Amino acid sequence: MSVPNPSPIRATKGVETRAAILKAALSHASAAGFEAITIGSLAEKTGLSKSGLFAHFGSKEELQIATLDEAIRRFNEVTTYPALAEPRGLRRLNAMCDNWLLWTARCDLSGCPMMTAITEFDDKPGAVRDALLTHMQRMQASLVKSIQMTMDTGEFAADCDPEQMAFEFFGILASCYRSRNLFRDAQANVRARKAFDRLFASAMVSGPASVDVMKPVAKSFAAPAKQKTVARSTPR
Amino acid sequence: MSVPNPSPIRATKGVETRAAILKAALSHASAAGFEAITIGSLAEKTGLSKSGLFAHFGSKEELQIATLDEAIRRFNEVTTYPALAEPRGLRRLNAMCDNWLLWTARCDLSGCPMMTAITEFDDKPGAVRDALLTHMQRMQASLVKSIQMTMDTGEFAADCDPEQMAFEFFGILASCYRSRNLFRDAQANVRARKAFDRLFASAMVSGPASVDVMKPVAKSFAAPAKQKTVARSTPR
DNA sequence: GACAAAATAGAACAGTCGTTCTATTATTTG
DNA sequence: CAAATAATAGAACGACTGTTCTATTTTGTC
Repeated sequence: MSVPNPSPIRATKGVETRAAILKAALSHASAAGFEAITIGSLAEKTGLSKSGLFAHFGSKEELQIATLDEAIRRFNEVTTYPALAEPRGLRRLNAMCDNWLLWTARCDLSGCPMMTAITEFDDKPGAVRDALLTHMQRMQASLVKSIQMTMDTGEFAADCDPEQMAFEFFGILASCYRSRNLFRDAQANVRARKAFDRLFASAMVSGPASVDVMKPVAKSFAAPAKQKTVARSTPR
Repeated sequence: MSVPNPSPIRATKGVETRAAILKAALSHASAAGFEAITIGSLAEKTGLSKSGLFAHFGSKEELQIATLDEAIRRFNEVTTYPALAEPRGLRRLNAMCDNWLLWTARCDLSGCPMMTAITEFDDKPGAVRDALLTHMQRMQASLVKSIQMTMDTGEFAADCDPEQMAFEFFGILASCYRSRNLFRDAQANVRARKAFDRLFASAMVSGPASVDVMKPVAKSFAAPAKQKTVARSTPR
């Protein structure tokens, strides 16, 4: 959108339309699910013919997997990679939280496609489930690693259970999506941020008034009154 | 199954087959989702004709709502109502946790139909979403009430935020389902129980060694080694 | 600009979808 | 037992599904 790509280096047409298809597919999947992706409606939305669109993927299953891959790619683009710019430890972990809470809005998605995919395919054997499982295991491992790094910096106690923390981390996000999308609760992100803070506080070296140490961390979602989704200016 | 219903009081046939349909529909919905409920396959599974089955509901949407209602009914049957037998406060709250973690197994469901419904309909306006929203708001309110009762008994601190706790409560369950169904993690329930304990511990009147107070609570999911889904004998 | 390759369109396919008819059986009620 | 009612079956519907063909057009390369 902001980057014009006129002609100097032009990716062999097919790649472009494929990207356009995947963008529409992801948008649709995030709202209605991956099973709701239909070749007919997607062809109409992109201005292609059914067979023309179909030829790009060879099967609906491949299209679903490609859409899932695209979701992960965009997720990393706006969530994981920016967080890596922060120093290891609690600051990076908090960046992950904040980015994660904003990622669907930043990508113009109405729901989290990964969450949707999980409930759609967790009990449906096949190539899509396999791809999803791989992605989610990788994501989980990356999260566990970030938590371990926070233990290494001494910000989290040495007897922490990173797997358990990752378990609860994911739960907070899942609950946030429910509050947001089903309950239409504008404070969902604030609730989630509070939960993250509580989770992290309990992981810190135990001592008197250890909770207060966390206070300055929750900066992005501090205002419960006014409704703001993306407060920060777009980073470059 | 265990209750033979031969003939003395026989509910007008239609009610019986309707129940059989809903049982099959719920089983299918819990595994593949509510949109995957198809009248043709459901007719085949119940031995009815398509039109014969259809006549019971009048539309697919009505069938989906009826299935959702049935899910809530069974959930309350095995989760909410048994918990009400426990005295108000932390004991009842813990019973809710334990029952909730076991309810799909007790009802022979492969996933939690409510979770599925949430991701399927949270962004799809219509009668199903309306019904779902009502059910979930009711469920949320009931949970908040249980938490407030635990504050009333003095087991939780007076400055607790019941809504926030309910938020995190739901997240723990969502994460549990993911670990169970996607990751096939046999320890999912143990993880969830630990998370509940941590959540409740942090809500207790703060003081030294307040965490140890919780220890005896987690009784049902204490053994991480051996895999057991339903350890208790069936209550009558 | 010619040629090869890639991208797209159009038509047709066998299936399935939810739904609406009209009959025909079961069941309950009098 | 008879009459009334409820429950079910069967066929057909238009619309849509994913997929496979065979053209035709567009694109990149020499």
